[in-house]
Amino acid sequence: MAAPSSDRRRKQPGPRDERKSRTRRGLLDAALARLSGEQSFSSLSLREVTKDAGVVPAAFYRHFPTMEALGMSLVEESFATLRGLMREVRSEPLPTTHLIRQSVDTFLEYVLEHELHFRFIAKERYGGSSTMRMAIRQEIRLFTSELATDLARMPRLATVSSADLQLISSLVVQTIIAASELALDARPDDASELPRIADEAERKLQIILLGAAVWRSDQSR
Amino acid sequence: MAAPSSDRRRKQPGPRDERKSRTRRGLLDAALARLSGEQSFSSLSLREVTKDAGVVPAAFYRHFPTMEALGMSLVEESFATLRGLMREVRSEPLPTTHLIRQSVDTFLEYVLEHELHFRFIAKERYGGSSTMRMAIRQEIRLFTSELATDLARMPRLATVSSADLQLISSLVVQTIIAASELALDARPDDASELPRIADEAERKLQIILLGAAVWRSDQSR
DNA sequence: TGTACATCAGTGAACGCGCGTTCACTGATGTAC
DNA sequence: TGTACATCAGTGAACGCGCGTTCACTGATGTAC
Repeated sequence: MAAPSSDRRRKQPGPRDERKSRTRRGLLDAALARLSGEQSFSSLSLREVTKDAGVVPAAFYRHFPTMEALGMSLVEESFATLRGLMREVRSEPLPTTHLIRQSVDTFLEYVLEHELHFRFIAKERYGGSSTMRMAIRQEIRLFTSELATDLARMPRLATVSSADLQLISSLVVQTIIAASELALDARPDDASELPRIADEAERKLQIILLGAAVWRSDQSR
Repeated sequence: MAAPSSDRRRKQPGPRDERKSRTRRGLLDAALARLSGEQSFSSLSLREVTKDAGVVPAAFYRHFPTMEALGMSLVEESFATLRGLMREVRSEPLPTTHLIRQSVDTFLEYVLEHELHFRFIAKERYGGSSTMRMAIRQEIRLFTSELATDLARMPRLATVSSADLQLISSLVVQTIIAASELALDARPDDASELPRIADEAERKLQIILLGAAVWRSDQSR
């Protein structure tokens, strides 16, 4: 007698909802595909998106009130998926050897796997509307804070104050973001480019963590 | 008898050339002003630019073949002015005390002074056409190389290989660029924000240079 | 289960608008003699 | 110096086009009884 047809709470999605969310997905994907080229979000038109998604322009409004709202959805799902990765990585036992190398490789691999989302984020981080920029910055701040928590567990950094851990995390995040952006722009025909980018990022992180280990919070003034 | 009126080489500019370059300047400035808001270059229209510059749309073509060409001129002049600063800074005697603090302050001051140009660069660094992105990246590479040359003169970094100096410069440049971008987005009503940004950048650079001093080229493998 | 009605994702036509580009032009400035 | 011609930055009108948004609609799906 569970869930009769008159139940207020939703049963399975049903064909109508399914079609709706398929169209919604189509709009998001069409936008992502367009943005992987030379276009920026602010020059992307509603009509282009609906055309590529195979619906009439007016249908757009059944899913988003404005293009800006679609953009915010893209920001959201870009980082939702990234937070998923972070959770995954944390659940594994911490391998202390080659930790940096592994982290860099995992991250870059992930970025290339979600290439379209990250191309979008790279463009909109500074190029987007202020709403979008703020949303992206907030997500990166969150990511940085979580990294700081992880760094606090490293024995080498035990004596560093939490304010300075934030600083160090911010340096680390900034470095892997820069590496990601280089990776996305790497020419796909040159197979040596990606390892070189990963290698440089690894060395930069080593320098940062080396400096961080020497750094003492009270020396700042 | 120097420079008769029939001389092939140009004498003074003359009213025609003067007017022309004033209009050209007007077009560039109109574009910069538009781009300091929410718009990105790719969504900026030729008609908006000519309207703000006070000329008819068709007049645009007397100065630039396309909007892309105008964009490239903006990239060029943004960095020409920055190279000027670098040359200036180098001509002064190197003050060893508070060198980092001074460099950060000088740079941020400069960025805020040329706010419109740097807002433009921040947006187009990742958001622009590939031609524009490549041009900007090339300029930053140049800037990084010049910094590496300067760093080589620091006694603390005497034992570091030139490849690693490039790496360290890249970290430093990346850090001040990130700080500049934060500075440009700082809310002008909060006077405490700028010093905080400068302070954080200074500390980050200290960590990097600390790590760099400890770092030995041969330890990488 | 069968029927009558409600919902609502997607349609198709229409609107007024700003767009980039073209063209023949105007009239001030520059040049040749 | 004065005159006749050339140059060319900027004009103004016109073009066809894609834009965002509105609207009444259709017809498949969902719900009540």
